[in-house]
Amino acid sequence: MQVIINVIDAMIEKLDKKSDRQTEVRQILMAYLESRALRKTPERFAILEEIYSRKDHFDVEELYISMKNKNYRVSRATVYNTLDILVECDLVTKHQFGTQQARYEKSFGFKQHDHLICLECHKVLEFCDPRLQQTQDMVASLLKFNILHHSLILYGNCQDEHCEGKTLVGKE
Amino acid sequence: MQVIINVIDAMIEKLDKKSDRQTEVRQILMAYLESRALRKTPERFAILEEIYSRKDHFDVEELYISMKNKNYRVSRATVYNTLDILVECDLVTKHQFGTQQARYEKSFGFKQHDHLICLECHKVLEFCDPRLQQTQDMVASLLKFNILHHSLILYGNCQDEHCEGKTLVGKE
DNA sequence: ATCCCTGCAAAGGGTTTGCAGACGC
DNA sequence: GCGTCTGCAAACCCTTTGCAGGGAT
Repeated sequence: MQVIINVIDAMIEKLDKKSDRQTEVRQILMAYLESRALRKTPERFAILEEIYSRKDHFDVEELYISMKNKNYRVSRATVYNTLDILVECDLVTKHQFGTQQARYEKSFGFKQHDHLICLECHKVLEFCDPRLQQTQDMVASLLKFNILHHSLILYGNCQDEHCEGKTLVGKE
Repeated sequence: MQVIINVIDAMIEKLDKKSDRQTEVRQILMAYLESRALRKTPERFAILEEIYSRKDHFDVEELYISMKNKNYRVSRATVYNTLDILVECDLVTKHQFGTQQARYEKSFGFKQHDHLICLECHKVLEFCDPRLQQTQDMVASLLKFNILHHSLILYGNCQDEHCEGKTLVGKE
């Protein structure tokens, strides 16, 4: 019986945490919009919420479709517009993984990381390496640059038995 | 007088070296085409030569235009096709510098390096850091990946007095 | 009431594709 | 001569833009 209670407590805590984060990013966006005298439209908050309820990486079309599927009417133009704003206020990160279309990911409250992409199955993994910071610092002072952000992508083949399957396309 | 001769010798050596490299990359392409039973068309060699006579980075349109300007008739389709082949045989490297269009650079006989881009003037600088190799090795063994290549781009602002000038667009 | 933001659809820009003719093999 | 490669232009895909109506302030 105690076990069940513990499980339920854990679930509640998880839900709270999730909703905490949703509240937190909402407030960050709110503050950003105010500071720039931009309007707090429902679309902007709905898109933010959708992004923070998703896992991992997504592209514009995936985000657009998943909102459509929830019967939330947004236009692609608004999705693009809102993503620009979210990238500006650091709530979302934009990536160019070597394909034509940009991919995005939520970035508030997640630790900074880089990406590893399988050229066969297009799976995207993440990793961290503090050495990169040293590289950045060195290059910044050597070449007199003020470095704002970076993109490091490693390309290769994973040793996943389910890989090789080029049937999986554009998934992560 | 001796000075002049020295200068001329140096120029000749330089020319020889340059032509050596042209010959060398030509032979690499030749071998690659043979190995894949692809045809040795004049367009392919002309594009290779143009690339190795250029400095730094370029995009498809720049390459296409510079060949046009030399009265060499090629189509964009052939430029794209040939670039794919040159990337496959490692004579050329393809980059996605965060913009829509791909940029390329010759890669045979040049040491491996990464890039630093000024967000204001779009200048592209290069740097090397052996630490990256360590990162790659670590990630490869940790995540069981066979890493084939990577892309590291640092974005920031240069402290060039000529920067800020957003008049310069897409230049390096 | 203002005028920014949205939705829609058309335009834009880079890349890919289809096809007929050319040419390497 | 066969089959691939080229040149041209149209198609494609993602993204941006223009415009009229709607809603935040």
